[in-house]
Amino acid sequence: MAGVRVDGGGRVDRVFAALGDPGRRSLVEAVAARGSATATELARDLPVTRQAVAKQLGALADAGLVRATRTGRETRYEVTPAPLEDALEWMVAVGAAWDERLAALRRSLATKS
Amino acid sequence: MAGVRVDGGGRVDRVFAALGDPGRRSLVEAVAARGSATATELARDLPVTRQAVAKQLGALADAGLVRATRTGRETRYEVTPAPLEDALEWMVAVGAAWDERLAALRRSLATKS
DNA sequence: ATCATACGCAACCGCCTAGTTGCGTGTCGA
DNA sequence: TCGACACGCAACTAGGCGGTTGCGTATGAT
Repeated sequence: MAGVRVDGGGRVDRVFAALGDPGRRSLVEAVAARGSATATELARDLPVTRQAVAKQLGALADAGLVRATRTGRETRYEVTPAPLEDALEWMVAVGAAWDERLAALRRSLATKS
Repeated sequence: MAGVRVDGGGRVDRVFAALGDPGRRSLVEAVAARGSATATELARDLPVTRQAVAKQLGALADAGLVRATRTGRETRYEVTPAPLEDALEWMVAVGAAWDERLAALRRSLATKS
């Protein structure tokens, strides 16, 4: 039976770690809702500093979840949901493994009964 | 247009926070692979203490990702992947919002050009 | 009865990190 | 040219968290 390990410690870690923080998750939501946004723009509606938002956006960019594009004196961020697929695969794999185990258990019970 | 907010700060936060730690993620993998496992059992193959594993399993249980069942002197944990669906929905929603924005942008460009 | 096993609880430590403040720099508009 | 805006970088702080150690307790085996 194949193991559950899908990525073995690659990019999925960074994605989940980035999404682990509620603030960063809501940031992703905000950017996704606006299509694109800047740090100061987002900080206006948040109870935190611009620098805080910028740092979080930097973390999200490191995880590949957002993309920064500087034009003139402002840097706009937009969502790049591609890395989410890796996370999705991981979850699906775990669920599948669980289902498989469950099916095996059912088979075992059916045989023994 | 509907916002991106799917859960508004409910259980999804806990799920992502729980899955944010690589150690906990590999724990979920290990439990899923074995079908069920105890803390000491898992700690045997890991470079950490039993208490560490137990604490992590507790966190996972709080997030609803595993379920503890004590029988006799041992408490076995099994994966309950139901909360994963919420996380899945969140990701899908974000991706959808992004796509929607992209489509709107394309429409806008098509209209203006 | 006695010993070993498996667990839970609590205190403690070290690290990481989110957030703030302060400052310097480049860019747009008047 | 000069002020305002947007940003980046660096130093600092406070809190959270993963991990360990130590201990008490209940269960199973001999």
